[in-house]
Amino acid sequence: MAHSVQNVRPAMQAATVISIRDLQTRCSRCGIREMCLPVGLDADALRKLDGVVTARTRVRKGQAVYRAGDAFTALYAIRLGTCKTMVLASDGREQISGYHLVGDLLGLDGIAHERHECHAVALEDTEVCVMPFDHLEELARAVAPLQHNLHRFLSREIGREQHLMLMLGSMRAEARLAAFLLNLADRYRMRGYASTEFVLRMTREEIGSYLGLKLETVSRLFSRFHAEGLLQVHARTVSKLDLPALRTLAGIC
Amino acid sequence: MAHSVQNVRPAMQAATVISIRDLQTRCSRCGIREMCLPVGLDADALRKLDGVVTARTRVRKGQAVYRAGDAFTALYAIRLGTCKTMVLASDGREQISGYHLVGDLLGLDGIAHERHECHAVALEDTEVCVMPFDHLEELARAVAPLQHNLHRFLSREIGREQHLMLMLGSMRAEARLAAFLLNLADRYRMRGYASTEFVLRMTREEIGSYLGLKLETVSRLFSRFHAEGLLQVHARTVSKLDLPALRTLAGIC
DNA sequence: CGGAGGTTTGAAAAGAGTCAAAGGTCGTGG
DNA sequence: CCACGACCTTTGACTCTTTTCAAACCTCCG
Repeated sequence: MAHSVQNVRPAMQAATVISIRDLQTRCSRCGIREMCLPVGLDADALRKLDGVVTARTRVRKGQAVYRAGDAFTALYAIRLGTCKTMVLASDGREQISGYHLVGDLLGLDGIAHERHECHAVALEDTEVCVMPFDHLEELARAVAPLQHNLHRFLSREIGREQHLMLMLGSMRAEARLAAFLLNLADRYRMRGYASTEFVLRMTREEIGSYLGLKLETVSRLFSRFHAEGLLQVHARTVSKLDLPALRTLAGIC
Repeated sequence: MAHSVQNVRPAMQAATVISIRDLQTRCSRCGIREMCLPVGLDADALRKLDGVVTARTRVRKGQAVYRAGDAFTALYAIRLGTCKTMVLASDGREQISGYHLVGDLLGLDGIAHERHECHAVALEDTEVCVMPFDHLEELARAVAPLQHNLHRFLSREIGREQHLMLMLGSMRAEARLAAFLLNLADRYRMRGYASTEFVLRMTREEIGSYLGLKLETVSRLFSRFHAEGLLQVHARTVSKLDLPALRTLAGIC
C-alpha cells in the first residue's frame, strides 16, 4: 500500500529568507481560501495562519494522505483534487464515508484519540496543505474567528454525516443515488463548476460502498436513470442531469 | 409539541451572593465531570468553567431540549437521563441519529449554521447543563485543556457517526441489532452500570429508526435472539446478554 | 494492441418490508 | 385498587427490493 504523506518541515531554513516553499504554503495568497478554513479571516489572521501551514504536499492518485492507525498530528486541507475517506470495521470490511473536494478538511475524526480512524486516499492527483494540529489550536486560542471557523468545520462534518446516515437508514437505492448526484452537483456548483455535467472520480464499487449498495445495483440504477432520461452516462462521465427530476426521486420537496 | 428549554440567565443576580442556582450548576462539584466536558481539567480551569454553565435544566420525558431550526446558542451536557436526537429529511421522514447517555454533549451539529439541525428529546426525565457557546469559545481560548476537550468531543461525535454509517451501510439486520446492544452494554459499563442487563429507553420503532430497520424487523430479531439464548427480553428490559456471542454476530473479531 | 480492471446485464435467491390482526403493558382516572 | 384505553409489541403471510452468482463486454493505460 502507498505510504502516508509526511508532514516534515525542511530541517534548516533561514528565518529571513522567503523560500519557494513559504510562498507555496500561504493561505493569504491561496485562490481557494474562501472555501477553506481561512474563510472570512482578515489580513492579519491570514498572515498568522500562513505560519501554521507547514507544507503543501502532492498526493498521487491512489496514494494515502494518511491511513487508519497513523498518529494524528495534523489536519489536511484539499487545495486541488479529490479524496475519499474509508472507515474500517474490525472484521476487515471497509466503507467509503466521504468524498471530499477542494477546500474540504481531512483528519477531523483523528483528534479524539490522537490517531486517524480512517484512510484518506487521493482519487486523482491531489494537493493538500498540512496544518499541524497543536499549532492550529494555539493559533485558534489567539484568533477567535479562526477558532470559530474550526468549530464550524467540525460541526459541518457532523451535519454531513448525519445527512449521510439519513440516506443510508431510510432511503431506497434509487433515492440514494439521486441524492448522491444532487449533492455532487451542488458542491461542484458552489465551487464554480458545471452542476449538470461532471466526471465521477469513483468506481461503481466505490459509489456503492458510499451508498451502502452493491456495485451491480449502482450500475443498474445508472442504466435505468439513463433510460428514463434523467441523465446521460458514459463510463464515469455523467451529463445532462435533470436536477428537478432527481430531486423528486430523492424525496427532496 | 413540547417547547424547547430556554437558557436564560435570571435577569439580576448580586455578584457576591452564591445563589442556589450557582451551587447547582458547578462542574467543580459535579459527580460526573470525569465523563463530561470538564474531564481532566484542573481546579482552576474547573472554577472558570463553573461560570459558563448558566443553568441546569430539568427536561421531562418526551420534552425537547431543542428542536431542529431553533437558533443555536448553547451546548447541553446530559447530567442525568437519556436523550435521543432525530434528524429530519425535507420530506418529513425522520430518523434517530443518536442515543445519548449521561455525560454526552448535545447540540454539536448546530455550530456550523447557528441553527440546530436535529431535535433532541428526553427519553426519560433528564437534567441538562446549559453552556452558552460564545462564552464557552471565549473560555476555550483562555484554557487550552478545555479547548482540547471541546475538540475531542466534536471529533468523537464524528467518529461515532462514522461507526454508525458503517453499520447502516454494510451490516445485516441481525448484526446491526447485535452491535447496537454491544454499544449500549459498553457505554453502560463505562458509566459503572451492569453491561449485561439494562432497560431500553426506546420503543422498537425508535430502535428500528436508529438502525435503519422497521419495527417489526427489530421485534422479530429480539424474539430470535431470545430463542437462540443470546439474551432474555421482556418488554424493554433486556438481560443475560451473551456478549461474546453478540460480538460474533456483529462481526467484531 | 493486450490485458487488467471496471461495467453491464440476466436469472435466481435472500433479506427486509408491508399489511394485518391479536395480545401486552402501563399510566390515568374513576 | 381496578378498569379502561392508548400505545407498544409480537407474529404470520405475502411482496418487493436488493443481493448474489455468473458471464460477457468495455475502456483505458502502459
